[in-house]
Amino acid sequence: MSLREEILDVSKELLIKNGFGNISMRKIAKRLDVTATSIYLYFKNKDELLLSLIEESINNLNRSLKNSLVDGDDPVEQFESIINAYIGYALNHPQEYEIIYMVRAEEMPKYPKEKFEQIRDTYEILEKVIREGKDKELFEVDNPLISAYSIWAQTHGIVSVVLNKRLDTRIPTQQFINQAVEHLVQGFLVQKTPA
Amino acid sequence: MSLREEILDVSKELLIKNGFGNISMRKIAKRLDVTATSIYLYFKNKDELLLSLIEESINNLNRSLKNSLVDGDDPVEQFESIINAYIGYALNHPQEYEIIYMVRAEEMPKYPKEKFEQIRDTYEILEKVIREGKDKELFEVDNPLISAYSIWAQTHGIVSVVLNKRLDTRIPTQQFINQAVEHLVQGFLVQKTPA
Amino acid sequence: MSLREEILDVSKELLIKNGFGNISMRKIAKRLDVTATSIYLYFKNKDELLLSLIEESINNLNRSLKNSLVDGDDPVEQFESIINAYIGYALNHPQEYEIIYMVRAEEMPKYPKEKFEQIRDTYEILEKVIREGKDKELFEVDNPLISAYSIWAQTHGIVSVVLNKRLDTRIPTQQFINQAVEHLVQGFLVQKTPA
Amino acid sequence: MSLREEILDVSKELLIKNGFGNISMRKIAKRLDVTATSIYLYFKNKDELLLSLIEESINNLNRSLKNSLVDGDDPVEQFESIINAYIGYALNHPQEYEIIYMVRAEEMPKYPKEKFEQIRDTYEILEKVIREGKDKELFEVDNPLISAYSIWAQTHGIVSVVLNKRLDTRIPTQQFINQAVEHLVQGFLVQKTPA
DNA sequence: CATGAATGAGTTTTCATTCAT
DNA sequence: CATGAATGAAAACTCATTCAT
Repeated sequence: MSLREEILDVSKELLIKNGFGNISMRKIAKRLDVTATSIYLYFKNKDELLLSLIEESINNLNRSLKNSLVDGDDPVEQFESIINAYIGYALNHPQEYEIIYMVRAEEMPKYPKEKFEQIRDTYEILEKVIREGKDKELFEVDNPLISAYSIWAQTHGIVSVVLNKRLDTRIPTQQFINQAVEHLVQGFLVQKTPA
Repeated sequence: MSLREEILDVSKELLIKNGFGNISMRKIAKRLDVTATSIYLYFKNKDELLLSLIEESINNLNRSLKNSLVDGDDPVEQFESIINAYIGYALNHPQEYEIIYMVRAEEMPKYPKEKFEQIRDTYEILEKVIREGKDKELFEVDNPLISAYSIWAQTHGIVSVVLNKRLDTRIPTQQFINQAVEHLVQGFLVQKTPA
Repeated sequence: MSLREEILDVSKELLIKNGFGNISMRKIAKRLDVTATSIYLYFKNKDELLLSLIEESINNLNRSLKNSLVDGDDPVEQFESIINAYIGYALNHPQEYEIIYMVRAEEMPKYPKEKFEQIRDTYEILEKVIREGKDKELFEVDNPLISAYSIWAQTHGIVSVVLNKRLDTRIPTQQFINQAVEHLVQGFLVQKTPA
Repeated sequence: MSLREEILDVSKELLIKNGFGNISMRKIAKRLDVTATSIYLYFKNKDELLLSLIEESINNLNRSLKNSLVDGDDPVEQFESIINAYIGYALNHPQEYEIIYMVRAEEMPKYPKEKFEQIRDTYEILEKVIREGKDKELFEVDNPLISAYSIWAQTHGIVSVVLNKRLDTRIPTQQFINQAVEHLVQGFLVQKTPA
């Protein structure tokens, strides 16, 4: 692994462990047993380093979601599959997920808007699935784009609660996720009238 | 307004604008045209200041939610009312709302657990409503406690997206909220079988 | 007890516990549950407070030594008695003793020389006893004044070691003192030639 | 001279001049015309700097005493030689000597015990000499270890008085030292019975 | 007699960054 | 490709002291 990659890795780790405010070039350097100066060989400054971090994380998430798309023509299945993939990614790569969503625009003022727009890829995937489901009268949605955002928002909420450990200790995580996803999906389905 | 209150106010503002890592006693002081030392007359140290901030915010949210509870015996109405109150509070007091959820365990290690537990009041209100709805066979829920958390999580997700301005610029905020809440509520209702 | 006395008392305590560098008006005030400002009602400033402290301590030591002087005409007895009184005072009032001797001129630049001269009273007492012993050919000393200082210096050394806890843990304090004093006294006596 | 050494030197100077409480990283830096930050390149923090100072001083004293040991088999001569070496070192290196004994447990709580134990080397040298003298019936001592400590204590007292300038101005320093040492030694010798 | 509010200078320490090598 | 030495700005916090009340 190149030093550049090592720097990104350690940064990721420190960022999550200590938060945005407590990451420092020196700490990164010390962890890698190099001088802080060396970091500047690979990144122009701290902002650029953090930027690379976010960019990389977003790309990983997008790639992961695209790969998760099951073949097949059942939009409901695809719907559930994509939500689970999203949650799965977030829980399996909490660091990267947090980097993407914990970044507050104000804390990273130099972060160019275009980068964030990359995340939109995800909604488009979602939107397509919803549109298909709507056409087949499986989903009861008004506006697929808004719905895509709604789904994403609700899913993000579920993930946040888990990642931030705000869950009541009496509740098993997995059970919470299952139920929450069930409710979430239910909210978009056409009410099946019993025979 | 007393200096103590002014300090809390400015802190709130700076906290939101700059994030947890970039708030500093000096900046707070400079904004108020007092010396940093003066802050220590009202707060033992930075942690205590932030603590007061969070505590105050949580109390305000709780109070606001309790006040929102409509009288009446329709659990569905109460359900919607509470969600809307929550969202309303968050959007009307974005600073305080963010303060409550910005706190990451790692960044505020000295934050006493009991304070966080205060937020649980909210779930209990929610849980009670759900339990009633379940008894009246209006809500299709398995476990009211988990459902309460699920609702809260999803609502938080909706709010987050709006507050963090991650919404597609093509989507009007209010419309997004309406639709999202509709889906959210729908996900918990018993499917009404047509006559 | 008046507040002035209470201030002196607490100062004494803090001075010993924390050393000269770590004593502060605020700490004194907090300990007494008064505002720091109140101290200024009794002492012009910090230096004057410390000054009063030293002055008081020196007076106490002098008074104590004078009281210890046994009546009688045996200079050797008086010699031993005065040394023991000195050590006794130091060990029983370690705070005051340390204040007197741990004060380094440099740390208390505003301390007027005259105050320190007050300690000379002690030597004069000692000198008188030695002179008497010399006249009776009991003490083998050259210059009573120098000898007085020598005795005082050596006694101070003994006390220092004990107070600063630099004694080997295997050595019982009392036994150390007894032996040291014995050697000390022995060094000044005329060698008795056996019959 | 390296900056590290320069820092130690200036620190020594300031420590003596201003005492433990009034030494500051900034003052050290200013004296050397470097920024305070630079000190941290050589010492982890203030405590480590002071520690290095003490350690270095103790080592120097020990080395100096060991070198002073005259060859030969006369314990009395060796006894006097070691005391004079001790006093000589203290008067020639007053800064370092004071540093060693200035340290009060309370002011340097982080000071590792092992460092202090290094001073014990000195006593052991002394103890050995005394034991030999006792065997040859030259010294009238009960317990060589206690006697070693007693000698050291008394010598320290003599040195203290001189270094702290507490000597009566009428007394010439050298004469005081000579007489005091004479008395000190006398106190440990077997009383020679005339033929 | 005592306080409460405030200050300005001081403290140690950490940070991102630069520059010569 | 990497370092070692250094800096200037900023951080949190403490201190002695003043002043109006």
